[in-house]
Amino acid sequence: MDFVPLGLATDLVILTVRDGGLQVLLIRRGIAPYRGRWALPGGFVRTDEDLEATARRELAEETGLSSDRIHLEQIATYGAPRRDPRGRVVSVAYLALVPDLPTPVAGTDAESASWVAAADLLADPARLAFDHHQILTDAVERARAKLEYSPLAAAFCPSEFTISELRTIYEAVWGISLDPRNFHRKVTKTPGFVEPVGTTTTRDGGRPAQLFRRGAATTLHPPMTRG
Amino acid sequence: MDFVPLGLATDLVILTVRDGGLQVLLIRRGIAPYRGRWALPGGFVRTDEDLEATARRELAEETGLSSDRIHLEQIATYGAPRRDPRGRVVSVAYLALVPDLPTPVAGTDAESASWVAAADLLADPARLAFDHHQILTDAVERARAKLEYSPLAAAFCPSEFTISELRTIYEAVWGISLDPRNFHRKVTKTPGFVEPVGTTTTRDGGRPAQLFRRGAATTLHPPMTRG
DNA sequence: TCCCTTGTCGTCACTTTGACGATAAGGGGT
DNA sequence: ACCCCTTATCGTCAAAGTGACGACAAGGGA
Repeated sequence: MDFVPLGLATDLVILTVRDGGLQVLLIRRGIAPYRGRWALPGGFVRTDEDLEATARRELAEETGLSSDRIHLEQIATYGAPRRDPRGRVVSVAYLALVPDLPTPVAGTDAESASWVAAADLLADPARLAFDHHQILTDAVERARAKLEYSPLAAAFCPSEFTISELRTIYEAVWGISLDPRNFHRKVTKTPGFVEPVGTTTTRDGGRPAQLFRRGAATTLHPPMTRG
Repeated sequence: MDFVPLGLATDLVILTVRDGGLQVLLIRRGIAPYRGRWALPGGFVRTDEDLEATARRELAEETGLSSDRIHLEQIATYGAPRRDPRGRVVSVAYLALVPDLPTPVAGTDAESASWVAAADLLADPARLAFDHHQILTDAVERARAKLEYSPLAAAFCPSEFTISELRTIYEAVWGISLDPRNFHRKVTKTPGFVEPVGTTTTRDGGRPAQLFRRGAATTLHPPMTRG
């Protein structure tokens, strides 16, 4: 068995929508290389630990979110020989979508963690350490694509949400604005996308809005349209 | 740096369409574990070798196809602690789409390689070694999905092809039959999908058909519909 | 109470799809 | 040469879905 010496890690792209924009959880690196730069949270895979288990462990460490109901999916694996100046490190990137919790980021690490607007990061390829700009780009593109044909936008919302709140997610992730009336029609008429809870809320102001819960569908037919 | 001892490999799902069906290139294992069973071709990543380079090297070794015009994309990484009985081996799976070349599989290895119908393999989770059934399932699902919103079907065709030949690809990969007239309309009216070469062929019998080449589009708007 | 804000329902023109008729243009057999 | 079989390609039509936008509903605050 050829055991080329290398490190295996997972990196996490934790996305949320707050203040009308898509934001990413980043760590400010306390040690070299890239000391002082922003980077995606991540860490090495332990012996006998599954890849997704590593990712969930990191997620819990960084956000305090340990629920297995958090959406977590593998994005891709990055293994260019010199992507880490310390040696060969291959990293499996995961995408996590979390609701905008009032939870302050529970950074038990000394390193400071914070939410950063995705748009700013995407615009500047040099802001992130390692090849994390590429990873972020791929992750955001995946998230954007999945909103089209899956009911995944609900993963950014609390368990009960209004149609407007859901629309806000689409607008933030896609960076465009959508017609509220057409969006409402589309969402409520796509079977299995959302199901009404029966109660209403006025938390968004204006006329009381119905609350919905995520439906049973896993795919949207026909898909949402972006642009 | 925690260098947990593990092996890093790539496995390849090489797909083609022949005899009207989707087929996968498999290797019959000559050594334990799973001796005598079918498995996906694959091998270990070498020192200083990029992941995709490993995949292309394997592809060339197994099929003789070394062109960088062959479509190759990463599917996912599989790293369950006991997926390989010999020890911890993490595998990055790649999907390759190749045209139905008259090339006999150039198996320079002693192991015998051959094309096997994907449908049969998918139907029986125990036919393949390791977790290769899962990898194949994910790869085929990816291929099916990509035909919807990308012009990737052309990757299965020679550089010049007729609309019927392209339709045959869709029918084989999706396992359904499509209306030739509607398919023709859709393909020729989607901007950038295919572009006419100007010549015709009668190799499919019947009235001469125009030859097309793959167009410049990378995404199909709106997508092809699968049933 | 009036007004402002957001929610929800409707209408209408336009595009796309799915089903399918009809015609075009080779090749092979007689 | 002619008929027939095969596949290619164009056209038609109704149904479904989309984008734009008017209209009314129903709270909260000044």
